[in-house]
Amino acid sequence: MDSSNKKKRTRGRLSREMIEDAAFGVIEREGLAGFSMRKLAAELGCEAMSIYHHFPSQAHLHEALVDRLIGSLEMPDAGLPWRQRMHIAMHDFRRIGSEHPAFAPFLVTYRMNSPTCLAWLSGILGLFEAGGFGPELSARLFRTVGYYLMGAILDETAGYAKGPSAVTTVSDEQLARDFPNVAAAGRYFGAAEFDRTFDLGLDMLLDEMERALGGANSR
Amino acid sequence: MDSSNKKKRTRGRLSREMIEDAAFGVIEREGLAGFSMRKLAAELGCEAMSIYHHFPSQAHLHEALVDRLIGSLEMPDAGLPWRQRMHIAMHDFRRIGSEHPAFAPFLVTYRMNSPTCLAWLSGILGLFEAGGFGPELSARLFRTVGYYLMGAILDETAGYAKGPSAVTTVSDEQLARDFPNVAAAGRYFGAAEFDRTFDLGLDMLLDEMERALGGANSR
DNA sequence: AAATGAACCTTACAGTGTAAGCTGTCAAGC
DNA sequence: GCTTGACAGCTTACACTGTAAGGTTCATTT
Repeated sequence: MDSSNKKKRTRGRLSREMIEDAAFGVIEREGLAGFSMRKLAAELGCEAMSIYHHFPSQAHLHEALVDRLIGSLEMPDAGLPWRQRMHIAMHDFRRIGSEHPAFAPFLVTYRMNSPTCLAWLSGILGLFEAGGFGPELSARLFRTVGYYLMGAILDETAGYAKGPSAVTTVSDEQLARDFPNVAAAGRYFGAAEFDRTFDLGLDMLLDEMERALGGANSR
Repeated sequence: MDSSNKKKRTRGRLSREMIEDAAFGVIEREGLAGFSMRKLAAELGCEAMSIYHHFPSQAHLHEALVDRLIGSLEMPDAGLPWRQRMHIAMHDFRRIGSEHPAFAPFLVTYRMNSPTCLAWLSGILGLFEAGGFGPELSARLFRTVGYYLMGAILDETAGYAKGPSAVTTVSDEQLARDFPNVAAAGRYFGAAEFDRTFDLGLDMLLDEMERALGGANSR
């Protein structure tokens, strides 16, 4: 009789993990600005308000996504040389950005104050300290590579290569005529060059750091 | 008589410039997310839709703000040495970010395709080329310092020093106990250290660039 | 069997960007 | 001086947002 086939009311269906998974999906499909609790609910086959039983607000959900990504990172093997460990750690972080391009701008704007994020931050500081840098230089150099890393992720996921954003866009002809050096540089701004360009700058910074280290404790 | 003192209907009151000025004010007061066409209209003493006679959409308005800021930049005096010019240009860009901290995250996420922005981009590429770098290296090194610059602006305007963003924030006691190196580094993460830290990283990059230059054309 | 409480849904509200159309005002042409 | 038309700003309306408040259903414990 009552044939309530309208909805399979399987209870306890939702979980934080399921919601997070779906949220990544919606964000990558609709973009960060196009994300909404209602779209997420549609993806999950539930109502928007059901999500609020697992996350008290959209902000909490978004922060949980950051925690999820940062929490998946592991510090590189302590047996490896300092420089290699730093190189790996930077590439690891960059990878979680490139794996979630639409979410990446949120990731780099986020202020890392959760235990998970602080643990990662602490680990990176530890890499510098293990490399021989004192507390002050470790802090400042963390900032330096951090700036570079965040800027790189931002460009690679939301920058020039994603196409024009400006309303008054210049055509290719205009570009070639008015700004020939920009037109020529465009060849090196594409996604195909991301890896090489990133490593170029990262190696420059790490070179300088090793130099500072060599000067400090003479090899 | 007719005492229409309700509203001074001065015609042609609004202008793009006035609207932009007011928009900067609203953004800095309410934050980028708290900005809305209605709040902007309230600031201007008009209705929201009136703004659409001067800017076809909010996106157009925001992009105009970027153009306004970038357009205010001038390339450093061509008589100065290469490195000094680059230093000045980086600090100039950083300054427009720090002068509009709430707007800065939009500035660094923005894809610069307007003539104004391309002119700036072209100028910076020109600085590298004038410094002796070829087209490819100029492009890649522009990216390198650009990554660093954007990341720095992001942190200085919206980062750690602005306080916790995470929902599950750790207390100072927890921080000191569980992540003592982060607690110690906090001393160097505050706004008071921004200038020193920024110059440290920038000088590292410029040192490396000069080194590459010296190797290429032997002094 | 009754009660409890978690999980989920329904409704509602204030706020958003902006499309469509209206109105009052000023400048130019007769 | 009068008309006309364009322009600048206003009004209304719509689809959409996050989420507060409260209702409903069901699994579990007693």
